[in-house]
Amino acid sequence: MVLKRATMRDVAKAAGVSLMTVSRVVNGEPGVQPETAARVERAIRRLGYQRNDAARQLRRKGKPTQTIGLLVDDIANPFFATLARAVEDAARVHSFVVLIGSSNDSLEREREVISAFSARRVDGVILVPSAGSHRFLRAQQELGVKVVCVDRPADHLDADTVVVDNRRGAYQAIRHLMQHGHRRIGYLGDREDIWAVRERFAGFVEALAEDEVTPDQALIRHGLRGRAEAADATVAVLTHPDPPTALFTSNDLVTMGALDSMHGRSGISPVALVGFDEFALADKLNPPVTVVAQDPAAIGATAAQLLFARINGDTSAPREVVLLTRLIARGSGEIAPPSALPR
Amino acid sequence: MVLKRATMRDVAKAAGVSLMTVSRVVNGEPGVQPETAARVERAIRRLGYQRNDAARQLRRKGKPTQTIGLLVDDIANPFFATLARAVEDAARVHSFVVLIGSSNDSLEREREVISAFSARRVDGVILVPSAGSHRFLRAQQELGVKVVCVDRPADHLDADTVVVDNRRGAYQAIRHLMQHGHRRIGYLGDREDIWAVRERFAGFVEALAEDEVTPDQALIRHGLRGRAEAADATVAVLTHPDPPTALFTSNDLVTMGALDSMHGRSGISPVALVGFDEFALADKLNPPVTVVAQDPAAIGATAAQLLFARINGDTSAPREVVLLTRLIARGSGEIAPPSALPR
DNA sequence: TTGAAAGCGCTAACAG
DNA sequence: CTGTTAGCGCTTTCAA
Repeated sequence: MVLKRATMRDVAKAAGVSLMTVSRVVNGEPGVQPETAARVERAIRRLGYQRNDAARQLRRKGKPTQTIGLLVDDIANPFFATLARAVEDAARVHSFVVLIGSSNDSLEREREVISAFSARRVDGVILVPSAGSHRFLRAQQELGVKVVCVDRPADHLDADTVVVDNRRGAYQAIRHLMQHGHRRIGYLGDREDIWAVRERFAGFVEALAEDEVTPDQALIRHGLRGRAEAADATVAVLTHPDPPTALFTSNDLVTMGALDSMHGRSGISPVALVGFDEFALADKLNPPVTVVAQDPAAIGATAAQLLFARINGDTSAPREVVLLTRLIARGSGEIAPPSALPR
Repeated sequence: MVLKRATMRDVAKAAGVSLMTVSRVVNGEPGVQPETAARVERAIRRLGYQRNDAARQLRRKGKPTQTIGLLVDDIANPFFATLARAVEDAARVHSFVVLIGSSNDSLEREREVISAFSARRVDGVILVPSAGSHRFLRAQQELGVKVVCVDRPADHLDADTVVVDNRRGAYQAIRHLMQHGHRRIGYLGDREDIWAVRERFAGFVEALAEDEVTPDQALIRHGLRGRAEAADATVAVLTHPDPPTALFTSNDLVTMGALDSMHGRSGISPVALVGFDEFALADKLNPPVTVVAQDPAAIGATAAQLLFARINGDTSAPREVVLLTRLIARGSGEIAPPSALPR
């Protein structure tokens, strides 16, 4: 059986006061006699009254709805899940709630979700922008919706952005491999239309170029979505007539796919490996996996900090915050090539 | 610069029609001359109009807000993240959005989040109930908010519930170890006030009892929160004068903690291990980890299905859906005890 | 310290 | 097919 929700009117009647008095009590405003307030409180409890924020919001124009949206690539991905948790924690501190959405890296889905968020009048959005123009978000910004991008900048949009030093991280990973004697290094990466992926590839190329190594196209695979594709690509690269002595994988999923293919599959001999992104149990594998780690919680917390500053009236120029990555040497990246001697 | 949001009034004026015509066009209702509709559409586009769902909701009483809440223990936990993704996907199909919250297994925090959800008039809530009475949710149910519990049932609440066969899963894990010759089996588990944890422990005891083995209290550790605590407890149990030949860990975090302690720490010799919960790369460890796997995506999808059925008017008696677990033998659970011969 | 009146943006119900 | 009226539950403003 569904009861009617009590309104302020109902509470007012029950407490024998006016609607306004109830409003004041509900919102903790001063200027209500303690005695009256107590009576109202009692009525509220008795009727199970709860403020209708939709109605409230309607009248208090310009005031925040205390709701933000978080739009990530895929909330099931531990990286984004950790980021989400950090955002949620920050939101709680400000008494905000968080609407969540996964875009699957599809601009169309992203627009749909943003639209659904906007219809609910979110005060701000933290998003992982998909590839493609985000000009459509300008309209939201002009309506006062604050936007913060994470993981990658949005094309055609002026907004606060939190990213990591992807290029430098990849560069360091490759230099690390080269210091251990590698020259033939394979690259396994996600879709090139993702900015962070491009940056990582650029770092890869840059590091090789520093020792005048030209990357061999046969050892480079772009556009890998998910573990299975990455595993297949790894096999293809490693069974090349002149195989690489080391691999660089451009994100956690690709790294895991590479591990899948090297693990137990006969005919594939393990090579040195450095992966971008930290993942659980990387230290427990055999060999333990050397990674370039980002800190998703720090990224989320930073993004939330920027967002709430904006919501609270910060109108300074958009900022780009670049967080550092950290190379964690664990073993897989320190394997020497079969012939470590210069020829 | 922040523009004023256009209202239906503004659109009506711009298109030279009445407000009602705009409303009809916005909501795709029939009975508007195509020509008129086109004029309105143009005005909408030109003014960047977007419906205010708060106002809409206010007027359309009894109709859904198309928002549901998802309250999990910790969204950063891959198990819940995967579950969340399944819920989100189902929500999208129904054109709903999802508010998210983490309770950290605290009833107080849970109440706060539920209250925040309720103020925003969610149509339903999927929650992982913390320990403690959930009688307070009755009020929400009476107001028409549909509630579905996942992972464990809520105390003092009649609601749809989706759980797995925790007891049977644990029972099978222990019988599996016993079939491989183990009699002294250690138990490492999370807080006992969590229903699923109690069930798993019950399965542990039951399996031992079947061969008249009385669990040794010295090998049992309850209340482990997180990896670090689990690792410490593992060390304590394994350094017992008469150590166990096998361990059962009652969830993924505890399993990882146990692995931490057995990995490389000198003085600790690895023993057989079966863990509850699947985790990434369990198959790549040395030895690969035998687990009792649940399917978080299936749990989330099932919960969402139940919830949307309720939202769409299903008023049948509350259901409890029990999903099956699956023992995945990978190696760590098939290690024989040092002396495999019966004495 | 309390209350009455107006109206936020929208839709239900009815009228033309 | 289109428009008018009333009012959802709340806060703002002003008056008592």
